[in-house]
Amino acid sequence: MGRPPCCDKVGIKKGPWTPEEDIILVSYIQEHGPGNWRSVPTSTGLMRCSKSCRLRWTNYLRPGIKRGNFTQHEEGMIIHLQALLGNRWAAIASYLPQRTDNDIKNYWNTHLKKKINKHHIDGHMTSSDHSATPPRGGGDATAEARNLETNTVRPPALPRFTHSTPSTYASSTENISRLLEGWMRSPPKADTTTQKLQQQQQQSIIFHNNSASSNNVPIPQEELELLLSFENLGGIGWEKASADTSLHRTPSSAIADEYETKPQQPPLSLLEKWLLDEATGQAEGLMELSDAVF
DNA sequence: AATTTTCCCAACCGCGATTTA
DNA sequence: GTAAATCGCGGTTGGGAAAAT
Repeated sequence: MGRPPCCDKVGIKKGPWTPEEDIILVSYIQEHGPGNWRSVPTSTGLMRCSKSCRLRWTNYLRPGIKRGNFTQHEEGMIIHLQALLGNRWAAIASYLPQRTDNDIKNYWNTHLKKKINKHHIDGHMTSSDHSATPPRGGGDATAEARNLETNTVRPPALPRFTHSTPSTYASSTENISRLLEGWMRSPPKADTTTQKLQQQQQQSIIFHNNSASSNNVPIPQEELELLLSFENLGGIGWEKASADTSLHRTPSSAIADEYETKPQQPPLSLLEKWLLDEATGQAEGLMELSDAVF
């Protein structure tokens, strides 16, 4: 026989999470670590399915998540990774450990897609050289660009481009940080392996930023500080990022193969090198043009 | 000031991959 | 090997907030 069911379908609560539920979930994860989601509802008494618990944690409660405005560097990364990988948000998110795949997906759908469309349309109207240098990595990127062009009708220029802070609980970063504050002070013990991995990852990210700075991309200091501020969490915040490296599978892509064959290396694959060394310049070009929209 | 429209994002849904008995 | 369940991902939607009328 198969595995036992994770939770009853009857009596499952849906909709926005309450502060109480968040506390219960964070408390449980603080004690047991993320994972084994099927046992979360039964162990905690939460009337949520395991799936909902996992989603709430990974998309909102997980430490190290940065919310609010995306930096130009982040935008550039997203634009190019999307062109390269398509809508593989989890893979894209693994390059932006502070952002969730859901956040990136939302940001792409609500902002970047429009920007790129605008860029393409303007490009057609003014000149035809916007296709100058196709991204490395094959035809997927151009195909993706074509899809973008044909799929969407550009909406009117957006009058507001502000990341407002909704008053609802679920959107209150302040509430969450307060909620988590207590847990930060008594982190679970991390074994030495985890710590080593953590150090590698942090170094990799610092290197990441330094590389970016060499391309005249400003290092977002707050990002660095945020990263370091969660160093005592036993790597919880990094699990997704490190685990997701296994998702960088594009069987037809030599770049992805290169990445896949070195899962334990500090994550600086050909793809990353490309992104850091060259793509930022292209991204800036894209954004400079599209910034006019806003 | 009241109503309507537009936009954003947290959460849900469905599906394929993976795991487990 | 197979069936049944979980896990993780991408697509979609509903409710609330902001902007427009």
